[in-house]
Amino acid sequence: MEQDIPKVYSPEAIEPRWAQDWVERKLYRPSDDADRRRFCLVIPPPNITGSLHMGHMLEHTVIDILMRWQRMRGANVLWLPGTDHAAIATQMIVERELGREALPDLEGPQANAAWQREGQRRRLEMGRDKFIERCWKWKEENGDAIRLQMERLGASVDWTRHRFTMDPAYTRAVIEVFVRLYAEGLIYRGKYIVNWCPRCGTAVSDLEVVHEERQGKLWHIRYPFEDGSGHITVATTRPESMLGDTAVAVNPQDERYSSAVGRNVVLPLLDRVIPVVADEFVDPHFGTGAVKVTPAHDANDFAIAQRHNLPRVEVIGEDARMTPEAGPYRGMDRFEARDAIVQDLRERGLLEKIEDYALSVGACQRCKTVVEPLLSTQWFMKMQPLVEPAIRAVEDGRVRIVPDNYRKIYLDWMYRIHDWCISRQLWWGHRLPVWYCEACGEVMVARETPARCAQCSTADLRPETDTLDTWFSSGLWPFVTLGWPEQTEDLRRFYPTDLMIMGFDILFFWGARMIMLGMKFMNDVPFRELYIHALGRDAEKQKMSKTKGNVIDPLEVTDRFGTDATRFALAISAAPGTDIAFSSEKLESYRAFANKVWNAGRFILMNLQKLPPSRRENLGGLLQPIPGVGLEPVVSSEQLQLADRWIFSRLATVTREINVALASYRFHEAAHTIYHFFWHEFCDWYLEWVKPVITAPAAEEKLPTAWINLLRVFEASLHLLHPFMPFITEELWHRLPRAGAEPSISLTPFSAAGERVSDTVSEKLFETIQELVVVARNAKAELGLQDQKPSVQVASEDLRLLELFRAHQETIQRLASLQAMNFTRGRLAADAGGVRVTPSFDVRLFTESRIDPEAERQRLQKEKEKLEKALDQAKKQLGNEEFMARAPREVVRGVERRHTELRAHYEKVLDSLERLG
RNA sequence: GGGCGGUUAGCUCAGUUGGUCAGAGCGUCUGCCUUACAAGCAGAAGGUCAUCCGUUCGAGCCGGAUACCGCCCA
Repeated sequence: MEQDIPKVYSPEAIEPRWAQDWVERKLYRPSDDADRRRFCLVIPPPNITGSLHMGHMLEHTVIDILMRWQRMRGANVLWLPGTDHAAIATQMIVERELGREALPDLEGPQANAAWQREGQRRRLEMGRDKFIERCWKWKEENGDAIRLQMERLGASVDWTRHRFTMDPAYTRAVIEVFVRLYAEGLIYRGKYIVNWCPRCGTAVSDLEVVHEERQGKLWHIRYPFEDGSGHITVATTRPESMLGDTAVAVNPQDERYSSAVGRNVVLPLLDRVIPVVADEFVDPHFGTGAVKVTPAHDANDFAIAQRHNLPRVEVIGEDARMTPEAGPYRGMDRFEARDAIVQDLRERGLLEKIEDYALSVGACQRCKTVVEPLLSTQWFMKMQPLVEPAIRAVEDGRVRIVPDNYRKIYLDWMYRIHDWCISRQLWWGHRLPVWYCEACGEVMVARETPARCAQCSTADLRPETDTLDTWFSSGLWPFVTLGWPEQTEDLRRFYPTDLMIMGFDILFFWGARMIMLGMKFMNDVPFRELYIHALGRDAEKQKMSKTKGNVIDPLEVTDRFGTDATRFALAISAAPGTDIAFSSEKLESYRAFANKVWNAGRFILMNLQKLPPSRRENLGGLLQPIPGVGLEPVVSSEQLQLADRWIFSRLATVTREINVALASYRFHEAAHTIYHFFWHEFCDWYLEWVKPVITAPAAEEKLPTAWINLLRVFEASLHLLHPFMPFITEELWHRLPRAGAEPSISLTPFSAAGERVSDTVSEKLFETIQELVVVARNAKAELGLQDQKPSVQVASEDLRLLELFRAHQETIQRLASLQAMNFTRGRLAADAGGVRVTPSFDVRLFTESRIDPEAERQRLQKEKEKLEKALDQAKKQLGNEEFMARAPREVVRGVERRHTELRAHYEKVLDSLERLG
């Protein structure tokens, strides 16, 4: 035995080497060949703040499978990588780092919050330029983490085209887009209610607010009428905001309050006189049916105020503390103010009651602070004109969303879209290309810094300090990464891209916006298909989160089980629309599969080494598929012929199935197909079948055919497996004799077994032999003869069948571990055990040892019951006139055949039972 | 409140147009260190396809209702 192929597969010895090799040789740059079908996908750019988590691993696995598959099927593939500057996340991290430098001794759970606060303070102290410098430094030092991890995991991206959303060219494109949209009136500035995160100190968009059901209270507060004639009771979940009330509203249909409309009430605590108005928006069933109207702190109230011309009083500031407008409560935190106000109301007898109430609270997606709806001057993108082409593109299928139910979710969101708040009060990011004239107040939007005011010509200009929402820039990703606004060769060749793959969580954030902006600036869809992949869960199907501590680190998993096994576990679990539960059991079983592949290769290679060198040398040339025809078996000895035909036929089927599955993102199906083929057909049957020939001492003349067929099938299997398990297949492929001079299996054609090798006759014959072997093994096990080699008698009425068995007698005996076989025409009489029955043949085991009659009886009894049930069903169907008349002929014939077989089998079982006594 | 989805073996899930679809992997049980692989080999057990009603000659599959579970949006 050769010593240089270890018995147990060690991915760690192999994967890093190939990963490095692929990057160094720049294997995955598309060629300039314009004639080849192209396939392009731009990566969902990971954050520079991130490190690779299971979500990335899953996403990249799924993408890489498709990219490798496309490449091997002849496409000129571009998978374009890159990273996103992640404004809020980066700024938070750098601030925290500043805080930690200032307060190095802090520890414990409170430390982060303290660092964050201190860091924010220091940021303001050091100023914008210095802070941004720090961010860049941080990015240079840490921003490549994911890139390195991706390299290690073998993602077949073109690193030479790597992009970052704050590259100078990218920034120019962002400015270009802003300028054009502003010129068209699609970007505007205004004072509206926005979601304000007091911790981050910035506005955020609707999508960045996560709503959470929380147990709160509903406070019922009495607002006395100005004229002293009683009061109206309003119900609110936010009593602290009452200081900003400028009206009380009721539904115009609500008869309880019809007399109150038009009268004034006195706002408690501040004694402001405010009107009672009628507005359709008010839900008469909520609380008392009367609500307070706080235009500066509630989006709905803002709308009511507009309809009724109500003033807006801002009582909560950007720091979430009460403003001077809040009178005695000024300076208090919003939640302290709530307690104080409730206390004061109670003392004045104005608090009618407090109910428990479940309400939805909005929190900042990034830092979980409760967001404050604030009146604020921000920049917005008008959505209506942009959304229409993006809806049409999906409705008419120019962008196909898979799975289909996400199409509905996308459309539902698009139909109800609101304008997008795009400005952020952050420093790290793309600054808005806006200048204000200090003299005349003119607002200027320009590509270059203007020297003087376009209106009054003074030079006293103040640049906008806001930056753009990160999603503004990433929304441009599919065309800006390809060179837009320049009309580059890449842009011409690769836009629209062919596919986009993302998780559902960013369908609106990113997917929808890419479609809108792609339609707007390229006048075409950004991608033809959008596949939404599943999300990874832990073994208990819980969402992974740091707070729960159930995060599975893909690198740790990869170290333990190997990249290939991890990828395979992901792929075989990745049914469209189903979340993926991870478990080490699952990973273990696919590590076992990798080991199986390794050992199959090891077996082949070890025996190959035993061949005379002269034989080995010209083997490679014989493996080349015939151009235009594909892979075929060469004719070999009769014993092998059947197995060869069978495995090639199966190979053709499996290849087709994998192609179909991958074309429709059915990764689980494709993975399962190759798994089953490789292990339970190629290894369990084909390798076992040819084993004697392969291991026999080299007999010169019969070597080539057996070996050629084996090597052809094995290489084809590696091809099929390669997209799922790139490393182990690369390694084995390099050790095999092979035809071409390609530097990597990933650049060779996918399995080329064509329909020509489909051979249902051989498949059927082979299956019959398999059945005989299985029946014999089965009987042996049931009779407790597993460690013996009994002889068997095989009987059939079909002479051709007996002939088939006789021709493969040696192989059958070896596979079923039998001493000898004899063949009888006819059927076998049942006896006291040892006879097994199939529709086409019977088998009798000869044994010296006594058969346990009780066990045998039990087995037969069970079989009898099963058969009775099946027989009943068949009989019922055949007795049903309507079925006979209406069901298709093949179905009826199938049931009839089944009935006949069951009948015969059943009688044999009855017979055996009788003989047992 | 609006929208989308799920319920199939002990566990995790497949099951594409209704008729050999009742399946896989893991786990369990039995027997094997058979010279590629014990991360292996050979066998076995295990399910009223959530419930009810309907359509149909025929229903995990189509329609309706109910129960429970999940996700997204407001």
